[in-house]
Amino acid sequence: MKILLIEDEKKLAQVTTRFLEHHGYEVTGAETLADAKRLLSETVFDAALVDVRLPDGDGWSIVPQLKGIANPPVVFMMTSRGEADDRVFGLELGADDYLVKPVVLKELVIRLERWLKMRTLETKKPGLGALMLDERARIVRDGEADHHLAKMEFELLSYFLEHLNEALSRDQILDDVWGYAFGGDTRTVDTHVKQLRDKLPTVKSQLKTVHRVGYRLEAL
Amino acid sequence: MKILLIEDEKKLAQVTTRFLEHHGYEVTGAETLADAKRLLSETVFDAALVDVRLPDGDGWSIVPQLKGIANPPVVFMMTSRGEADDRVFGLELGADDYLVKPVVLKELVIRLERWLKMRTLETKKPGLGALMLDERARIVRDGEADHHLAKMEFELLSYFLEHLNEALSRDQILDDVWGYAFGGDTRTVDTHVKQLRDKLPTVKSQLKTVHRVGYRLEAL
DNA sequence: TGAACGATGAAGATACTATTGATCGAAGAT
DNA sequence: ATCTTCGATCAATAGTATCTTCATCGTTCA
Repeated sequence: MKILLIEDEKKLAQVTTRFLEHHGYEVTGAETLADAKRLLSETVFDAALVDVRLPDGDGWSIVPQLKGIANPPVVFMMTSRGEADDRVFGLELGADDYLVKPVVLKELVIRLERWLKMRTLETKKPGLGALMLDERARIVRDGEADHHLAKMEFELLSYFLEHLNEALSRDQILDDVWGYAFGGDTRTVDTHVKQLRDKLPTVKSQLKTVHRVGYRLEAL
Repeated sequence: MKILLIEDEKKLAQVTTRFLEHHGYEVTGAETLADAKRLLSETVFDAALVDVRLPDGDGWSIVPQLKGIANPPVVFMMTSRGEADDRVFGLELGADDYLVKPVVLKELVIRLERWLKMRTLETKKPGLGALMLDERARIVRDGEADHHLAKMEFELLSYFLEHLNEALSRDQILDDVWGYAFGGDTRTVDTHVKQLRDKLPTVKSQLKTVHRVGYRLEAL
């Protein structure tokens, strides 16, 4: 687990680093925002500990960048400003937790471990790799081949992908894809499902019917 | 989302309750540990907010019980004792987060929302040891192997898991699983029980017949 | 021991789904 | 304006999976 520690007080940074390393983490230190940004462009971190007060700016300002990464690290803010509004602000900005200095290292590690555990759980969300959707052109690429999908086919497939691994009832599908007002037959769904299965090999193999329930698109 | 608020200061409890309800939560209040324990045996909560100082004992003491539940709620400790050791102690005991009074309600809600989101991600698979049942996907895994269950089989098993360790009569099962309107034979339950036992080793060993009463699924 | 109860397996009834082709209407081409 | 093409929907039928019942045999309890 790689951790980015953004902290300019050398003494504190050193103690923290040593403690975390003792717990099996690999810690990289940055003393300024500029340092941190450089490191972020080079390395993928699992977590970032950010001091709010830094020589070249405000710790807040780096949070959006951290959380904008494809697989964002766990972000903890650390500050001596313990005021309520600061905490709310930090959390709303996207920080995962907010520790008031003096930071108790043991507490830091406990909280960190939990968030990292959560993160690995979340991160393992699989996708349907072979399928790529182009919303604008309504074109789907399955593996090598491009396929043209009609409007409803495309929206149906989109819907299944949004609800990967969920068993979806025909009624639910009609409501969400066709719209609440649609008064038609539930068989309509069947027919469109068949279209998708016929056009896309990946759908053929991964879209299962759940008897007496509906359909489920399974991740690979 | 159901929240159990264990707090004896009436004024504080009231304000907190109102705030949470305004955010769409269903809040049940308890003023003592005894109250809380009674409520826990009746209802399944998604989260518990526990004050440490309570009239009839220490808030810590209820945490193991909370976390011992099959599908444990998110547990937040709240206390005016903000000392470092207390926080570490609370977290190590199993509390998910630890708020120091005065609690900022907005912060509470932000943190709560995150933990509840995490919980629902994790919770997809309630289970009995080797038995994992994913309600959303309608998939059952026993040990290594995935098993295909028909609709009624799945719902029956689901029902047994919700009523772990309870002896359930055939009539009760028919009413709750098949529905009030079902007019068929009680032996139908027998047959479905057999199916489950045949398909799932864990069920075979844990689903006991209670002579002259019905069936009971026993926890491992 | 016998009367009540539960387990089991097979088969019929039922409910659900896949598949095909027809119809209708909209968008675009001529 | 008319024709052509394509997509959406529906209806009919064939094909499956599931549910339920029933008859029989084994087991438990009084």
